[in-house]
Amino acid sequence: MPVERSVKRAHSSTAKELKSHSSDTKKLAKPVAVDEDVAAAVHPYPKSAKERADAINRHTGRKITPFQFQVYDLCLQIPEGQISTYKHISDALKSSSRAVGQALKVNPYAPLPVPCHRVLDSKLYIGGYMGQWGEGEKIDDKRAKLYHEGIVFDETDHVVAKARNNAVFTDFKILE
DNA sequence: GTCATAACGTTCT
DNA sequence: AGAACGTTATGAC
Repeated sequence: MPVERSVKRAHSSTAKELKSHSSDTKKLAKPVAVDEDVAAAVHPYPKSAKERADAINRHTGRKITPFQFQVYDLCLQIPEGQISTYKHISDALKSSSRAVGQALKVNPYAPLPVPCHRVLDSKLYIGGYMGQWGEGEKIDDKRAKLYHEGIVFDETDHVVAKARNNAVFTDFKILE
């Protein structure tokens, strides 16, 4: 279900999609594109220390710090259809929630591969997105993205009570 | 529930 | 050294 939505959004830019169109005119194979495929087509995410050493943030023009990569690495683990919080990430990193927020604010890999729109504040208030906090066009975008992933907000922009139990992702793997 | 405020870690002047 | 930040905990109403 979520997979099909991903495919539709990435329709014009996903290699697998294009290939299946050109080589399979009659019956279309089942779509297989998922987050990672779309992500690779949008913003390549450096994995090795070597690549990261001189990675530049295309928004700020500055070098992406090791801490920022730690935050992005964890954010990367939040599956579609789930959410997490600044606090959960900072706990896993033994850092602070503000530091995490500051790193996410300048996330150059948004919305994919690093889905920072899935990170909310500790009370599951919608929080911020792309430098905005609380409300604005960017927040509307964040809410819409999450809605498409099955996360619904109430009139005060908190995640609806029904979803609170099973949607919060906390099982971060600490790499290093 | 609201509001004020101190404390937090990281990053930039 | 000081300020800014997509935060949080606490305490007072």
